[in-house]
Amino acid sequence: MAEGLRERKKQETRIALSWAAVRLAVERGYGNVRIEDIAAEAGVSLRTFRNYFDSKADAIAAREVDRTLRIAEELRARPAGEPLWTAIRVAIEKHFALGEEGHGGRTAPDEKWLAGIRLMMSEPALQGAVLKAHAKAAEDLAAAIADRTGTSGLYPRLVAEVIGATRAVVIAEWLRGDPPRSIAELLSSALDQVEAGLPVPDQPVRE
Amino acid sequence: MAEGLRERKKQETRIALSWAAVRLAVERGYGNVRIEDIAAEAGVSLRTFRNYFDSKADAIAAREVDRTLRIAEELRARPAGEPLWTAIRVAIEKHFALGEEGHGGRTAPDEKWLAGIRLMMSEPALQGAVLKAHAKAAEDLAAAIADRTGTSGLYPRLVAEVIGATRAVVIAEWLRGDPPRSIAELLSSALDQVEAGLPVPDQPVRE
DNA sequence: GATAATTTTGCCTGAAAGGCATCTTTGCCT
DNA sequence: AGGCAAAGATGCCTTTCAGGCAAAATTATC
Repeated sequence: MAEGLRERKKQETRIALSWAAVRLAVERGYGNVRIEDIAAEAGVSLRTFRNYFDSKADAIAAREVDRTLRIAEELRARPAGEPLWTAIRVAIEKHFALGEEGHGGRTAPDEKWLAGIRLMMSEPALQGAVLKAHAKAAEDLAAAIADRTGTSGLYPRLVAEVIGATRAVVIAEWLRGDPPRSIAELLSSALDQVEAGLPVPDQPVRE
Repeated sequence: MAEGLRERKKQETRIALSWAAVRLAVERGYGNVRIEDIAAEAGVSLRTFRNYFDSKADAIAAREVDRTLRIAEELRARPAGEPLWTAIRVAIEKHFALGEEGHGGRTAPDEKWLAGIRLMMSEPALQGAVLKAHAKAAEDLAAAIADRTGTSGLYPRLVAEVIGATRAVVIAEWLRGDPPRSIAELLSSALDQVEAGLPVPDQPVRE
C-alpha cells in the first residue's frame, strides 16, 4: 500500500494497454493495429495511450520488460548465503517456468507469452523495443548482483549482461527448436558453458 | 569490381545518408533533424531516403552496424591456428582502436565516433536501433565463430552474444569513466573475467 | 543505339508523435 | 464533509513519418 489508488490505477491502465497491444498485434498482425484500437480496447483515449507509451512498439515490449524484471526480483529473493551462480540459475529457471501473468496454476509453456515472443522476434519494428527492454532489465539485474555480492564497477554489469545474452540465446535456440528441446535443458547447458568460461568444445558438438 | 557502377553508387548513397544523419543529429540534437534535412545533405530526395532506411534511427545506427560488423571480419582474418579467445581479443581490440572510417593515421579516440556513441546512448529513440545493430553483428560473429571452431548450435551464438555483452559493458563503463580508464585496460579486465567464468571476486573490487 | 531492368523522384493517403489548454479524478488537509 | 492543489485524462491541432504507386531518369545488356 505504498501507493494509493491513483498509482494502482495507473499501473492497471498501463498493463491493460500493453496486453491489448500484444493481443491485437498477435491476432491481426502488427501493421494492422492502430494505436487507436489499442486505446479503445483498454478503454482510454488515444491521447492517453501516448501518455503511457512513446510508441506502439514500446507498448508491446512492456510485457516483456515486466516479465524480464522478475529475474532480478527472483535473484533478490534467494537466500543470501547461496552462491551467486546457483541463485542465478534458480532465478532464470523460474523466469522461464513462469506461467501466465497473475495465475498460479501450472500452465503449459504459456501460449500467450510464446505468441508474444514470436511476434516480437519476427517483426523488425519490434526487435529494437524488445532489446531495449532487455537492456533495462540488465540494469536492474546488475544492481541486484551488486547488492548481493558487494561488488561494483565492471563485475555486476558484466554478469547481468552475460545472463541477458544467455537468456536470449536460449530462447532463440528453443524457438528454432527442431527437434524441440526443453528450455531447462538448453538453459542448463548454456549456463554450464558460461560458468566454465566458454572454452571451445573438444569435439564439434551439436548442442 | 564484383559489382558495377550501380551497386557502388548505392553503397555510397547509403553511407552518405547515414553520415549525414549522424552529423546533423550530433550538431542539432536528434529531435531537431528532419529526414528531409538528411536527404538534402546527402543530395537525394526525401523519398529516396526512405528507399534506403526504414527510419531516421536506422540511418544513424547504420554507422554502428558497419563498424560492429568489422569484429567478425577481424576474427575471420586471424590465423586459423590461433586459439579462439586469443583471436577474439585481438579482433575486439582492433575494433576499439579503430580510427576514423577510411583513414589509416593513428587517430585519437575518434571524436566523431565518440560523439555518435554518446548520441545513441542518450537518445531513447536511438537505443533500440543501436541494439538491433548489435544483434545483427552478433549473428555475423556467431557465423564466424562457428566456421572457425567447427561448432554449431548453442556454443557459437553464446560466445557471440557474450562478446557483444562484454563490448557493451566496456563502452558503457568507459563512457561513464570517472576517472577515465583506458579502453584497453577495461576490455582486458572484462575478457579475463569472462574467460574465467565470471566467478565472484574474492574481495569487493572496484574494477 | 535500342531495349530491358533498376533507381530515383514526386505525389498522395493514412498514421504517428507530441504540444497545449481544459476538464476530471485523486490525495490531503482543515 | 468541504475544498484546494496536484496529477491524470482528454480533445484539438500541427508537424513529421511511413510507404504505395506511377512517371521520369539512369544504368546494364545485347
